[in-house]
Amino acid sequence: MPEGPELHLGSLYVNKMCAGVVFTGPVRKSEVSKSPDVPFTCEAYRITASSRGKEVKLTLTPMKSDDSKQRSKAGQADQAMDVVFRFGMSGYFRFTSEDELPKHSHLRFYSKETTCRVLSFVDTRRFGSWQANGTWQPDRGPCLMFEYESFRKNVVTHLSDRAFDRPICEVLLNQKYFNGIGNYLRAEILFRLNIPPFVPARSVLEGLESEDLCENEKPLKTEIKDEKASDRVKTVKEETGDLLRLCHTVPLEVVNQGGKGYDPKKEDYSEFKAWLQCYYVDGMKSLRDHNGRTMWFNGDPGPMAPKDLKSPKAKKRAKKTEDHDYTDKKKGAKGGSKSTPKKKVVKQETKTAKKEIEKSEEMVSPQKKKRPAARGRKTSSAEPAAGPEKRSGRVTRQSSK
DNA sequence: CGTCCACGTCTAC
DNA sequence: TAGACCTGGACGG
Repeated sequence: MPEGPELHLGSLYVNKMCAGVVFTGPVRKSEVSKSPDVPFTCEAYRITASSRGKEVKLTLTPMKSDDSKQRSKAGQADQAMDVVFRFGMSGYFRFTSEDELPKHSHLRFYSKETTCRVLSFVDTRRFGSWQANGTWQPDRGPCLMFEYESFRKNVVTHLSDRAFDRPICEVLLNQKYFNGIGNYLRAEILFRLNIPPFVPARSVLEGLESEDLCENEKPLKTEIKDEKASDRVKTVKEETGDLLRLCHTVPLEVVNQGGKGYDPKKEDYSEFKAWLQCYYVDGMKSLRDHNGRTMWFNGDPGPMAPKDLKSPKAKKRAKKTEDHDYTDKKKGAKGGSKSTPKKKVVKQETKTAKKEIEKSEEMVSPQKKKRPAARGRKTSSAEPAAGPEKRSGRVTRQSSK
């Protein structure tokens, strides 16, 4: 469940399901979990949740009781405790009866009811984590959904940070500035503005204002106050807004869908799937970025696109063939290394093998096969939410200059 | 059966 | 800039 919208929906879920519910006893952890214990025990407490970017905070609040005088009753909590969660790739909350505990329920809060129910932090892959007496992770920036103004300011005032030397698609995953953006959101956001993913981030962001011009003035035309040359640059997209604004509005679209956002196993995933315009959509292109994450996009990849094709696929293939070298016609054959300036074919054939191939071919959507049930092509949408070709060329958001 | 892929961090060479 | 950390679903043979 894990980008900003899913984390927030998770906090809404907890608040809804646990409203009025009294919890009791210790917080229990699964045997297999390596995350820290949550040393909280209380006769009667409540649970509320809030979210910030890609974190959720649960607040455990002891209830007042008559015998609060004997509060020191053997380690019973009398102070509230915050537990801060990160969801990794597969975390979510579920509130169930005790005998319906989900598989991979790794942290559990038990209700004080005749038929006990349990709030579980479920996390199949266990990449998620929690921290008792936790605080928002200090290195993460403001929430781009619910601290929009400070989010903007944080980006705009730090553009000299070397972090912005990277391609925009990679910077969008930097939680120090984009707390809440994940792999599907970066694809959707860049797609909507037609920004090539591998364009230098600073060139896309410089010139943007700390304040959102879109929000204050609808007419927006009243920006006459400052027409010094850079007119062109600051022409905000009337309809959509600039990149930073979309980092705010696009995640909110997912939140406003209700449901649970990205969760292929759920039935109501179809609505989310239909919402996606780019990520994993048939006909879109994809490339591994410099961190090995798949970037989905349409059109031009941009100047900083990885040249070297060091995909995991290539590695595996290398292993397999590393003994029978001459069988390696593989697929590199087609590319035709026309202008390879360096004939120096390094030993690591895997990495250099196809450094100069035509961009176009290797990056067309990799899997032609059927996709996982949950990810099928856009089903019966009469209007496939703006086809690729439909947009290409238009709205050319000249990134840099 | 095996390989590849997945919504994200982390820390170690 | 690799890997490590994990489980499980979809495919391919």
